[in-house]
Amino acid sequence: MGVNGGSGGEGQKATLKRVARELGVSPSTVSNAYNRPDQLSPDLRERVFETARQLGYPGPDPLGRGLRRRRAGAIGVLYTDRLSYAFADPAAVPFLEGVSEATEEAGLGLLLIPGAPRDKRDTSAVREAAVDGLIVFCMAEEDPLLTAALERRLPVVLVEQPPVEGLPAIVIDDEGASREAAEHLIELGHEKLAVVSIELSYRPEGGFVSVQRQRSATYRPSQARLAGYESAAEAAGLDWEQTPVYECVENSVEQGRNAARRLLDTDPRPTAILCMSDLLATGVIEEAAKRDLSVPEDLSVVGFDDVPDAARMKPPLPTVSQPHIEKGQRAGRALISLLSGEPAPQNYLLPTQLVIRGSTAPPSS
Amino acid sequence: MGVNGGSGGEGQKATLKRVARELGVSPSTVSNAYNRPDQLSPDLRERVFETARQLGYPGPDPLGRGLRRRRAGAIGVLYTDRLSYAFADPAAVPFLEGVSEATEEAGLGLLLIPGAPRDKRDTSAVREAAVDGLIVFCMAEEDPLLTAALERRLPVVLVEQPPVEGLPAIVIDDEGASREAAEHLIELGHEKLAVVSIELSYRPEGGFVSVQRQRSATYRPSQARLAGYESAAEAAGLDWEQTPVYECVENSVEQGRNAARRLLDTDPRPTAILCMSDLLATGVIEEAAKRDLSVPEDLSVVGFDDVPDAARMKPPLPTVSQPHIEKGQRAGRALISLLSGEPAPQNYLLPTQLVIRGSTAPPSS
DNA sequence: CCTTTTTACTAAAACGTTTCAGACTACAAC
DNA sequence: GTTGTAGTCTGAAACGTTTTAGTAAAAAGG
Repeated sequence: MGVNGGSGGEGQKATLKRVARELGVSPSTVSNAYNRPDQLSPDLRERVFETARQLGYPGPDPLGRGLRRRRAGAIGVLYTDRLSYAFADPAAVPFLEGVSEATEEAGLGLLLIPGAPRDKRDTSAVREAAVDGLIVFCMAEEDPLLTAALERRLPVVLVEQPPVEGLPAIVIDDEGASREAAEHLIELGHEKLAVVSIELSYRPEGGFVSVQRQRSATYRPSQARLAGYESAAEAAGLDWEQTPVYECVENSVEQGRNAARRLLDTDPRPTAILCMSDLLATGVIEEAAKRDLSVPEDLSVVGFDDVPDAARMKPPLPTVSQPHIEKGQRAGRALISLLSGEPAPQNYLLPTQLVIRGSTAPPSS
Repeated sequence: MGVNGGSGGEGQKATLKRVARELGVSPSTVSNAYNRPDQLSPDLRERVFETARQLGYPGPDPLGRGLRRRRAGAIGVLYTDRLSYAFADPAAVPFLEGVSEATEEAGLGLLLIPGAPRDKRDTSAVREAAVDGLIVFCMAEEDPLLTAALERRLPVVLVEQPPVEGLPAIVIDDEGASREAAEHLIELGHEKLAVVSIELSYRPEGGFVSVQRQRSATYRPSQARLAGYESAAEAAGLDWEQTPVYECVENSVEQGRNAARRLLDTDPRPTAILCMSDLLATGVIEEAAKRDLSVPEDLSVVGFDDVPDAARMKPPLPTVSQPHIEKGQRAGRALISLLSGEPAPQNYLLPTQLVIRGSTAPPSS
C-alpha cells in the first residue's frame, strides 16, 4: 500500500471543516482540539482525532493558519549571491549554522531565499517569501534584492551590511581587524604590500582598482577592510596609491590564483599579500608555489575568516579569526526578539583575532 | 528617517483591498495589476503602483496568496538530526548546495525544518511548515519526524532512506561501495578488520554491536554499508562474527577517536579499519598517531564520503567518493517535477568510486 | 448601422483557518 | 429560588488574496 493509500479520503481533500461536518460538530471545536485542548472534553477531542485519522486529515493547513494568525512561522535569510554559493562559502556555512541554532530554539523554520544571478536579478522570491522577518547577510548596498527586502517592512536584521537607520546590525570590526593584519606585516618590515579583495560592489569589475573606487565600495566588509589596510599603511608612511589592490569577482580559490598571477608580475613585486578571505589566500599560495616562491620566506600571505582548513595548511595560514557561528546566533536571536515585539534593536560588534601561527616572515631582500 | 518612516501608512496596515478602495477600483483590478498586467490598461496599472507606493503596500501578502493559490512556493528539507548539525556535516552541506541549485532554478524557497533533539522530539515544525513538498534526507525509519512528514500527504522525495512505496528515492549503492572498500583491504591481505559505524538507529546505543543489531539498523546507509562489508568478508572466508563493529552516537572526529581507543585495545588488534565517514576516519587516524601507529604501515584506514579535506590529509585518506551535490540536485529536481504533476516518480542510483590515493598498505606482521 | 469582437474592469465566491463573543447545560453556593 | 461559575460547544466574522464568470463600453467587421 502506497503512502497515499490511507483509507477515508471520501473523494475530496481533507479539511478541518470536513472533519467537523463528518463528526457533526462545529469547525471551532475541531480547531480547538488542535490548538486549545482545554476548551473541549477529552472524550470529544479523541473523537476528533479519530475522525481526522479516518479522513486522512493531516492537521490544520499551515497557510490557512498562517493567514489567520498573521505569522508564517519562519524567518528568511538573504545571501549575497546565488543561494547555492552560500553552501560553498566556508564563512557562510557556519553563519547559517548559528542562525539555525537560533531558529531551532524558537521552533521557527529557516527559509533560504533564492537570489538568481546578478545580471538578471529577480526580486520576486524575496517579495513572495512567507516569512515573519529577514536576515540580510553581506549584500551590496545597491542590490535590488536588498531594496525589495526593505520594502516588505518586515523586521530585519543586518549582518555585515552598511547601516540602515532603525535596523539592528551585527558586525565584526572589519576595519580594526584588517588594520591589525596590515600592521603585523609592516612591523615585520614589509613595504611592498598588495591586496587581494573580494567584490567591491554589486557589479564587480575585477582587476586593479583605484583608491577612489576602493572608498566607494558598497559591500561593507570590502569597504571597511580596505580602509583598515589603508590606515595602517598611511600610519607607517607607506604610499597607499602605490599599493596594488586587485578585485576578484568571486570568492574562490581560482580567483585568488588569478589575482596572484597579476600581482606577482608587478614591478616591484610585493613581498606580502593581504587577502580578504582564506579561499583567496589559498589561491595566492598555490600560484606562489607554482612559481617556486616559498611562503613565507619569499612571500608572506595573510587571509581572513579562519576557516578550519587554515590551520591545517602547510605552512598554516595566518588569518583573521572571527566567530562565524556566534554571528549567526546573534543575528537569529536579534530577529527573534524583534519578532516578539521587543523594542530596542541591539547592535553587536563581535570580536576578531589575528592568528599568526608563526608563518609570516620578514621580507627576504 | 527610519525604514518604516515611509509616507502614507494611513493608520492601518496596507492591504490590497485598501489600495483598491483608496483608488476607487475593485480589488480584482489591483490584484491584476500585480499578476496579470495584460488585464488592465498600462495607465491604470501605473496608478495602482503609485497608490501602493504612497500607502506603503509591499505587494500581495504571501500567505493570502499562498492560501488562495494553494501553493506555498517553497520546499522543505528534513535532516537526520538537529538542523544545526547539518551545517557541521561535510556531507550534508554539499547536498543542500545541490538542492538549493534546483530550488533556485525553479524560483522556490528552501525551508530548513528544525528537528529538536532526539530525546524530546517535537513534530510540530514539520506539521506546520508552509511547503509544497518535502525532501527527507537520511533519517531513521522509526523517527517520529518521518512519520509526521508522511502524514502530511505532500509530495515527498526520499534520499538515503529505507524505501516507502510510491515515493521516489535517491540513493548511492552503499552496499556495493562498501563491499568494494572491504574487498580492497582483503586483497591487500588484511584478515583482522574492524568497523567504525555511524548511528544504526534512531536511538543509537554506541559501543560494540551484535550482528543481529547490525542487520536491523534503521538508517539506510548504516544498514547497507554493514551489509556490504559483511558480504565481502564472508566471500573471503572471514568470520564476520569475529569482526568488531563499533557504533558511534554521532558523526564527529571526537567519536572516531573514541571508537579507535576501544578498537585498538582489542586482541587481536585490527590491521585495517573501515569507517563510515571521513570524519570518523580522521578521528581514528588521530588516535592511531597518538599511539605511534603509523598509517598505513601499521594500520590501514578507509573512510567514506570523500570530503575535500580527505585529499589534503597526510597521508591522503582512502575513501569512497560520492556525488553529494548531484544527489541534492536530483532530489530537488525530482521533487519539483513531482510538484508540477509529472506522474512517474523516478528513482536514482548515483555512482560511487573507491579512491585509494596510494595510502593503504598490506598488514605489517 | 447592426453585429461581433476586444478591451477594461468588477462582484462575489472561494482558499483553510482562528478567535471573539456568546449560548446552553449543569451544578454548586448563597 | 435566584445567582454564580465552570465547563462545553457554536456562529460568524475575519485574515489577504485570486479567480471565475460576467458586464459595459469601445473598436472592428460587414
